[in-house]
Amino acid sequence: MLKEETNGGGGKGTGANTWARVCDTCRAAACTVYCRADSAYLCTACDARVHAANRVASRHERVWVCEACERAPAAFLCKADAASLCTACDADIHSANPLARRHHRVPILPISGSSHVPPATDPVDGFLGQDDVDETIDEEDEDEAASWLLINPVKNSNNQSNGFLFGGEVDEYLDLVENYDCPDQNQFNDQYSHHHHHHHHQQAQQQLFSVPQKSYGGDSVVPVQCGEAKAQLHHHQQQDFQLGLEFESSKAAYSYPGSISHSVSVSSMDVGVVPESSMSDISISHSRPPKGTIDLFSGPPLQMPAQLTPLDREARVLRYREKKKTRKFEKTIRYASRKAYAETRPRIKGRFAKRTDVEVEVDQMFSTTLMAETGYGVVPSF
DNA sequence: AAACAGTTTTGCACCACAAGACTAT
DNA sequence: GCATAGTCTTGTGGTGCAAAACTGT
Repeated sequence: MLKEETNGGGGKGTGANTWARVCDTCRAAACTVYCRADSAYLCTACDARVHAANRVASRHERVWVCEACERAPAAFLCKADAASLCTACDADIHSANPLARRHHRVPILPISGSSHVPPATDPVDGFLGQDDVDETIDEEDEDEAASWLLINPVKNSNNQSNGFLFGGEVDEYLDLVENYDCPDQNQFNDQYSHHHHHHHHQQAQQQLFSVPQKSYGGDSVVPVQCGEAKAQLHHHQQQDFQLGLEFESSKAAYSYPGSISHSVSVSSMDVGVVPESSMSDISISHSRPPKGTIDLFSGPPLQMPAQLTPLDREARVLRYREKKKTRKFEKTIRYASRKAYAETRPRIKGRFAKRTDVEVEVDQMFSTTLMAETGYGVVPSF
């Protein structure tokens, strides 16, 4: 499936692959294997040389580098595609459609000894070289990830400290935007996340794909984790979850790049909303930040090691990329009552207009009638 | 290939006011 | 510390407009 579907673009694979991770040893050739013992990515030549140096080295377990992103150790071998894929790419590629989901994949086995047989698919001329398997992993992505995360990516080799000028904030950034959707939905988010339409005929289409699956009732917009994924949440991730939510609810909906402040125009019943009373429940152990601030970086600064191992860097890049892929751009309604009120308010050319005395009187009459009928005051709860 | 005009897309400010947050007493 | 009153701040959506992007000549 990969080869067929990735034909035609001609972007990455043609010519030199400038975005693949380079060999940690020679810094020239694209890496092809990852040595766990050395925590190093090596090209074929260096791998052969390094691991033929002595008996101990020759027993190092190595795995192929993911043929999709060429930046992470492969974790699965897809028999249908004859491709070695890292966890992220495997999830991405094989969640694309039902057919892909049926591909038989097996955990990848280490490369034995020094016998060096190239992967079944040539990374350059193979499926990656033909088009974007993963549209979100492009050169820009790599540059961005590298500029944030890599201590000395090749492109920035002159400025080795560049990657970690911001210390712990890097990691905070990585965790700011968390996705809580089922992986199967990602394909749709990916497809439409960068189209910020705010015209009605487009909204309908967008809603088809990007409105979160609602397994919740009432107003809550807080997306519910897929059961399995939720169960696998570690404590650290749960902290990220809280951070992300606070960030989104307090800021991101409006200032986030690509925010579609106009793209969702559906009734309160159609769009999820955060119940006002629940906002304080999101971060249980998080004291309220001072007015007008975002309490993201308060508290003790996170410790960031001055030097990260290649594995750590890889993990961070992967986390960053995963989160970037799964960012959500739907507008989050924090106050359903305000939304409902806004929808009923009179407008002049789209702008809110002052209500006339007559309208106010009608409203008062309505509420008075309602009180008389029900026998008690009605607190609007939309 | 460059320049230009016309068309389409995108991003954002604007508005009023209820509700919540905050401050003073 | 608690209660109350007053003030300030926030969030909400449809429209119009300007700028950017795109298309055709």
